[in-house]
Amino acid sequence: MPRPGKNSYSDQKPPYSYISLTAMAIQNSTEKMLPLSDIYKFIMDRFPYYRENTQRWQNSLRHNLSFNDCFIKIPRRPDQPGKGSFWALHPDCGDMFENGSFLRRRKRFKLLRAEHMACKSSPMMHYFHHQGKLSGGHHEHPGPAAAVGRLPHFQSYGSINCGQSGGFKHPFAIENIIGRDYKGVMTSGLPITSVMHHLGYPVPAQLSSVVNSMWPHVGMLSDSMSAIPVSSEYAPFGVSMKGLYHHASGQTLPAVPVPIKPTPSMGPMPGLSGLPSGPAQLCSSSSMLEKNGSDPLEGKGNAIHPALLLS
DNA sequence: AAATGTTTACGAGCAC
DNA sequence: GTGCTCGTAAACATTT
Repeated sequence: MPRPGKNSYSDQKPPYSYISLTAMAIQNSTEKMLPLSDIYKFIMDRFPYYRENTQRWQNSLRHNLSFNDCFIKIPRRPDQPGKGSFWALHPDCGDMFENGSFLRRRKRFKLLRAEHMACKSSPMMHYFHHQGKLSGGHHEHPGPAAAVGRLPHFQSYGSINCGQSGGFKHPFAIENIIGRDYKGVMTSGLPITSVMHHLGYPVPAQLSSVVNSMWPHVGMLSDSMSAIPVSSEYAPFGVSMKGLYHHASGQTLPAVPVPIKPTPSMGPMPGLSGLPSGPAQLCSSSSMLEKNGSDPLEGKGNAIHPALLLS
């Protein structure tokens, strides 16, 4: 095994899936969203392995972006011309990686049909639906009431799903990998303000009134774009050595991959904190047309897929 | 034309 | 064995 810090690492394929790599890139960005080209760039910058065979892996990566519901496509602002859209992480994909490890997903993130419908019909409310879930959706009393108290803080999955401050943070959890100061993310409230700002869309009066009536504290759709400092201290696999030892509980963790084993006692991953939340089009790319995937009965909308007719 | 995005298909590997 | 994730290839559509 090559030792961390040695160049011999760089020629080898990183132990991360394309989904992981993409998530890293997005999380590492200030605005929690990146155009495709920047995702490529991030990966190539940090993982020399991917400086070759670009056609191959970039095709795979694009496939992953489109195919996986955990990635959402955000249109460019009118004043930001360029090719392609921005890509962000879906707010609900926080527990996608087991124990926060980016080595392998244990759960495939997939939107429910209802969420697709909601996304289609009312993206903004869909967004708030997710914000509500962020604040209490995974607990016993979800919904606006639960959301009111916490929404202003835009708490992340790290503090919600896990439910334990100082919960386990896997060495390959995203905050460790990208070396983020997650305290900043926890309280910075990136999602809505960031993306709204990015899009440059004025907050519709309708939305304002809805927000103000339902969640008075959220009326602050301001320009609080948080520029979060990002550590540049990357180990060969992009693992921040600093981040590896940044542990809320004060524990230190080894800078080595840890075998992933199901640990029911552990909460969902704390990894994807500070998740982005799309405003105008908070839909995964696949939301418009449901995907095939491994469940052909799911998400074909009202259309009857030929495959279903044959089966 | 090139980049970007979508979809389908197949096989490998892993966990249960 | 089954079902899942993942990687890859490829065809095709859309956008710049």
